Amino acid sequence: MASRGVNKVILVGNLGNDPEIRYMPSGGAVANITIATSESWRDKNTGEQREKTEWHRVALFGKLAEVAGEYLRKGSQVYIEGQLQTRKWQDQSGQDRYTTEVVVQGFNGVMQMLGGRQGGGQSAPMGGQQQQQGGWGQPQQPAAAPQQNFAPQQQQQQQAPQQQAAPQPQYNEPPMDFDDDIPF
Amino acid sequence: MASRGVNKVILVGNLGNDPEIRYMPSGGAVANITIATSESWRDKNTGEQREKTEWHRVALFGKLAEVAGEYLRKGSQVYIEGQLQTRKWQDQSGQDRYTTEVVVQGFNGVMQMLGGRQGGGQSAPMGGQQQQQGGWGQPQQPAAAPQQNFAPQQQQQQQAPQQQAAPQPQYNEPPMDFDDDIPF
Amino acid sequence: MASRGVNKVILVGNLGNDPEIRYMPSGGAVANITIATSESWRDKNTGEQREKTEWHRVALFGKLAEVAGEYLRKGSQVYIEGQLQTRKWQDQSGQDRYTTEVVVQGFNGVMQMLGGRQGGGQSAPMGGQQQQQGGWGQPQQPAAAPQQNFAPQQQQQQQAPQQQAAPQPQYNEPPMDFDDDIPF
Amino acid sequence: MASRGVNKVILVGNLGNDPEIRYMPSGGAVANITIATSESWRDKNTGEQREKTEWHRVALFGKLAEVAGEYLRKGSQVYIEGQLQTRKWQDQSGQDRYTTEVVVQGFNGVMQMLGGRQGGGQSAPMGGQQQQQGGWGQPQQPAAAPQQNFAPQQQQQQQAPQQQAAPQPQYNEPPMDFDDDIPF
DNA sequence: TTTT
DNA sequence: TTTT
Repeated sequence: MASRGVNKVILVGNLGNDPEIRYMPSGGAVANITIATSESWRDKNTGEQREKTEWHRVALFGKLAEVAGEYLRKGSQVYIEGQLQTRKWQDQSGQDRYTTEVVVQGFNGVMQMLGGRQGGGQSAPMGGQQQQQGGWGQPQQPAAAPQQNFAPQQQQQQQAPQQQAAPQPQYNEPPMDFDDDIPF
Repeated sequence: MASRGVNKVILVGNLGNDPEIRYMPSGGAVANITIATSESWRDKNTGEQREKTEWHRVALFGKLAEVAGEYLRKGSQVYIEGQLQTRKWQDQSGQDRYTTEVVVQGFNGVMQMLGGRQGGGQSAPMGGQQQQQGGWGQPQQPAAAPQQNFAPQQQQQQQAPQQQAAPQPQYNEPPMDFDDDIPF
Repeated sequence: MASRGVNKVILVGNLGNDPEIRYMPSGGAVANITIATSESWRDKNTGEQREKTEWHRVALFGKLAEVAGEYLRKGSQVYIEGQLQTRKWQDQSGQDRYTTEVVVQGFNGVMQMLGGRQGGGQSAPMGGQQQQQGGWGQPQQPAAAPQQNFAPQQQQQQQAPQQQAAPQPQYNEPPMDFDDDIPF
Repeated sequence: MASRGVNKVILVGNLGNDPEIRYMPSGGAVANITIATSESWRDKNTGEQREKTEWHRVALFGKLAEVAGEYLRKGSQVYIEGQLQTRKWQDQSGQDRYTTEVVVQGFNGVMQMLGGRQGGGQSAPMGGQQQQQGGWGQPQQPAAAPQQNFAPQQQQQQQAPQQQAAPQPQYNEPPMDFDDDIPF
């Protein structure tokens, strides 16, 4: 696998939701997460404090996807290193549409959980306990059932007509153009 | 301007076309370029060599936009450091659509021309001369007229109905959500 | 300030000690920290788990130095973006020696505290309280007196003859070759 | 191979000399190169243009070392992605000394030749031909004989007493602490 | 000297 | 939708 050029994305931010884990027909895991990064500044005109949050769609593959599914939760802080990838697909009216994601895969991909030791990060209801978010601790029960097959979820989503579904791509190496069927 | 999180993109690749330069009402320059990065690998099944090219939409602002307009041409090799930004807009049918770009702006943005000394990079017809691409040399006549006002080009594009036009955003700091009206 | 080439270091790790803060004659703050990054792997021969820690010497300048002095403590986790810089100096026997540091300065420098919300990070004794490390919280009393002048500390260190002292460099822009007199 | 933390260096610059290639007892190749990055700015006081060049010591291993030996020459422009590593060694008087290098190795290491298509990059005398530098083209005769064994060169360097020689380290995984015996 |  |  050679490459001409450099295509690298580095993100440090917090998850907006629990990871969504799926499994490809090959058995390989895929985790989709959204990461927020934000900037704040003082508006020159009004003088008031302003903030802008950028949301990034990130897809992790293989072992990193499994780790993400086990340890990351809504609010978790992560370091991500991946590459930009734009998928083209057609919506219901046949128009070309594009979705850009940060793909974290193979030897070039990095996912590091940050802010350890502060526990928690459980997103499922924790009766009676104070809910903690934003960190990571011991391995937990995955938020999504790990044995869940990929195809059924596919069908399930296609039954939701209000959501535009992109067709399922084929997977040749590099299988980075994996598709999760929900336009960002 | 503080920030919570890290949002960084690093690209090394070649321009797919001459830069498109525009000027905002404030007079600030904006350059839109597309950069190709590619990976090649041997297909496990067929055994044949395969290659995949990824195209990145990049928007440069201010001084870097001016430099890009002067020195970069189709085929030029560049190093880019910027941040990911996704703009939301509505197409003609009112549907939400998203465009993700690499924004190169301010103190965090970097644009470095690579492969100097080999001259050329002119994309306009060069009668009698051997056309060279991929490098940069002495300052040249901009490919796009630099004094061209922003608003007219805006109108011009809206007259091309086959191209979906996103509405013009307002510019408060950080004005990174500049829009070039051509969905990627 | 133009640049030919790219010189960038990105670190995520934990501080080995509290930051050391000093002030230049101009009044600008300088913070020296050491950051650990580590890798672990299974030894092919012995089959046992091994780990290697790399220590990085980091120098922050200006506002980021002040923030580091206020909020960072031994064990704190940080994201650092800076540039490599090697200083040459002569030891007591007149031999050339070199010290390489990651300089975090100006608009290209980034320092982000990670792992918020878990409190603490105080390194001074905390009688009766459970000591917390590795995070950051409310502004605290600086570990080092901020008004402490630079020159005296300079003298103080020169009185410690077992430590090789590099001579004080002059500061022209870019003043990145600041020297903290203790060979790493 | 897991890692706690991030340790990443990105360089774009030009080689100060031809690569020095050596071979470890295991047969693996090691290439040592020095890369220059420079910054220029206008001095506030004198108003004159100033420039500062930073030299980086880079060690490439394995396949990338072989590619470097074949294609890179003095003046070649490269993109480098590696990690910081500081080696400790004792000089002749028994004093601890440290050398920091950018190690490019394994799956995390990247070396991309830049500015292609402009040919040349040969540093050896080229009778009658116009010498070109800074690029890369077809495979060339290595500047250093590739079959040259590691140990002899070792001895040769130790015969140069004005150069401090660090002792040869042992190689367990990760063998990144390879040593080239010439303090930077 | 950190951290897990 | 996160975080401070």
